[in-house]
Amino acid sequence: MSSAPILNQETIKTRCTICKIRSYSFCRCLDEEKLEKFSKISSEKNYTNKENIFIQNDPAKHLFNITEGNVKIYQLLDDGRIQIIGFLYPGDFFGSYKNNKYNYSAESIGDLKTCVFDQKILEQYLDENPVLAKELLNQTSFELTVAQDRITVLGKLSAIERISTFLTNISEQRKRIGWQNNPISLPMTRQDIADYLGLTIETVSREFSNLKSSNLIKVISSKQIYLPNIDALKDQTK
Amino acid sequence: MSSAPILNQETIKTRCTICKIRSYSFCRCLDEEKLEKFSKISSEKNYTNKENIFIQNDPAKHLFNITEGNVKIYQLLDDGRIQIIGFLYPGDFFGSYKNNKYNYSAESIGDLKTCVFDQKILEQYLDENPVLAKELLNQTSFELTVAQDRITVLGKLSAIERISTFLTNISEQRKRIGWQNNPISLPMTRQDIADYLGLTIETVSREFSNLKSSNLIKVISSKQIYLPNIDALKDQTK
DNA sequence: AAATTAAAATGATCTATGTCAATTTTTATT
DNA sequence: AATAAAAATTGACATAGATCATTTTAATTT
Repeated sequence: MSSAPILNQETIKTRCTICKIRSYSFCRCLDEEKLEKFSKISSEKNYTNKENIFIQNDPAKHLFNITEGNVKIYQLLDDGRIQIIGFLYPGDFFGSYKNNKYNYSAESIGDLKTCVFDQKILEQYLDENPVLAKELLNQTSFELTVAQDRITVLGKLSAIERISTFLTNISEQRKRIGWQNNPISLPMTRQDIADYLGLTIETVSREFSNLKSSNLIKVISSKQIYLPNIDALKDQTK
Repeated sequence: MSSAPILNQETIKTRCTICKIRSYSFCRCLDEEKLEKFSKISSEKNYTNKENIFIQNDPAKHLFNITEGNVKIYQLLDDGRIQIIGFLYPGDFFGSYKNNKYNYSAESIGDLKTCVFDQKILEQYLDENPVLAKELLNQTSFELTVAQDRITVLGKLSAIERISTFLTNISEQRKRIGWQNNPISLPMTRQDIADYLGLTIETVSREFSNLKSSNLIKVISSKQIYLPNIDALKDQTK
């Protein structure tokens, strides 16, 4: 992570070949040769904090891939209630590669760099490169299992269980992509966590305090949480 | 629906060519020729009421496609709490085409007929028939949007809103596949509905009674519900 | 069709989490 | 560094929906 990647002078230095998150993104299935064309069907688009990337029910024209930063995707009800569907990290994709309209709204959390694909052009590319279609299928299947797990969290778990699950999940996800997983950093606000877990900000705050009293978390700063005993925290998860 | 399909005598009468639900199943993307081989990589498997089809965390060896009847897929917590992820209908697929273990358990509701695919063989077939991979990707993407919508239902809606959403969704889904959509039949029990909506059976029962008093539903029998005013019911949905 | 069993509905109470209000802490701005 | 603004925490109280108990209705079995 600290040293710049050594590039073979003969390889074409496209955005894709030097992309840091390619190894855990759907484009990892493409070889150097294919990557050259692939880099031409996408472009870079960056955002600052709290920018709308798109709104639910907008005509779905693009698929996005995060290369740096975080995104929250959410659904808004008529009366202003909000449900955050997910927090997304580098390597995650969002938007739509096929449907006619977006199923959620998307907003940047902090500075964000994305790779943007035009839906129609990407679909054409999929026809010519079935290996990418299969990889997208794999990733989408995985996303589906994540969403199904969240259905159980929201349908059956208590407040303390939801929060413990949230914290341990983040820790494990960081570990999986080789990032520091303890302490974990929470880029989102407490309100966002509440809207993600189907709770109120007050309940989230209270349960954080409870976990603090029972020494299951240590709040370094409100966005930096140390987990002194992950196994014990997992037990709270049920 | 009432008359049997007229078959060209020259076409090969495989299970697939005479399959009634093909037009709204992922195999609809295959032509007659491809269908011949495709029918050979699957087999028929039938179940009676309340049979386990597989259990969560079992090694995932198969993908199933419903040709007749209903399935419930669910997650079970250590302490016996259950969350029903979905009720599945003819044309829906479930199981796993790729992951190493099933993400949920599956059980038949009433008599059930399925089409079973071996995961490895299906994957090979996908490599040779990218059109099927794309179709599976489309369907999986759609499943993902359904799961995301359910996250919002469970995270943000009140009991009455959840039940109204449940009823109108069923009505709309039936309409989409050309079935009678009013009255709707509910193949599952009230307990199943509760476990699906993250509620208790008592709350479901009470809210059914409330909807009955306000003339938004008419309970013909406990499993046959007439919706006299679907628009007004949708208003309950928020 | 009686008897048995299972499913659904209803009533009385309890509780986890929401709501409203005030305070404290953190972050941003002048 | 002082001030303002935003985020997070804590307290007091309210309530939607859970829990426990009972009754009613429907579905099976004899």
